[in-house]
Amino acid sequence: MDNLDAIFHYSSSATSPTAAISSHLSLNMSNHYSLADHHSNKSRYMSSYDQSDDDHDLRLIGENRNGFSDNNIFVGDRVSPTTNSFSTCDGSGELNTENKLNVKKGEKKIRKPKYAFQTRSQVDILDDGYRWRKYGQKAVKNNKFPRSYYRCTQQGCNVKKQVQRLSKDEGVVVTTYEGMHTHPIEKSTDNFEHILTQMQIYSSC
DNA sequence: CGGATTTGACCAGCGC
DNA sequence: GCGCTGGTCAAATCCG
Repeated sequence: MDNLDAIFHYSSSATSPTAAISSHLSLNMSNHYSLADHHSNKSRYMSSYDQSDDDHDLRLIGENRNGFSDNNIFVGDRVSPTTNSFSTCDGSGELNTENKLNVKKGEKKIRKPKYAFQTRSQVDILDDGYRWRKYGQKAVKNNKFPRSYYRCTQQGCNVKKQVQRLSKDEGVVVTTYEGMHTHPIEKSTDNFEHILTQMQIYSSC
């Protein structure tokens, strides 16, 4: 687990888990970029988010301590090369103009870490305080639910996230963040209390 | 009318 | 080399 340098624990006193995650990720992701070359280029993590299996590419790095155990945070860096359409490895968030893959010929591909957390929720989109624009949706193998692709709408900020509901457990939503926000959170985090309340209601069903 | 979403096409990587 | 899959693009469409 040499790719882990952040473990998230947050208690019920935290203003919001998603805000805490977003904040932590924004602050810490740059630390992971240098680790990106440690791993192979596969993207098979898409097939499973099972935290019990060390072989999977998204690894459990923390879990919610606020009473509903289904909210887990994962970290991984198996980013498909095709996702390297932007480069914020220097923290600038500026688009690399090389090409779609953001890789010069002959250069080693730059992979970005991904951070995912799964939440038991009836709603797919959890408000994390940032504004997102959907740019794609794909059917996923072995999953009856599609995966949605979102980009941060803030100009110059190229953070992406993927949202997918688990086929084997329809109540679980996996949100995967990729990149580092180059701007402060846009919305009040008061909203998260509402989301939390919602999640607690649903999780008790 | 402008911004957001949908959706089919396209491309690259990987495994066989 | 080819097929499969994931990820992105962009035109069309939707919606406030």
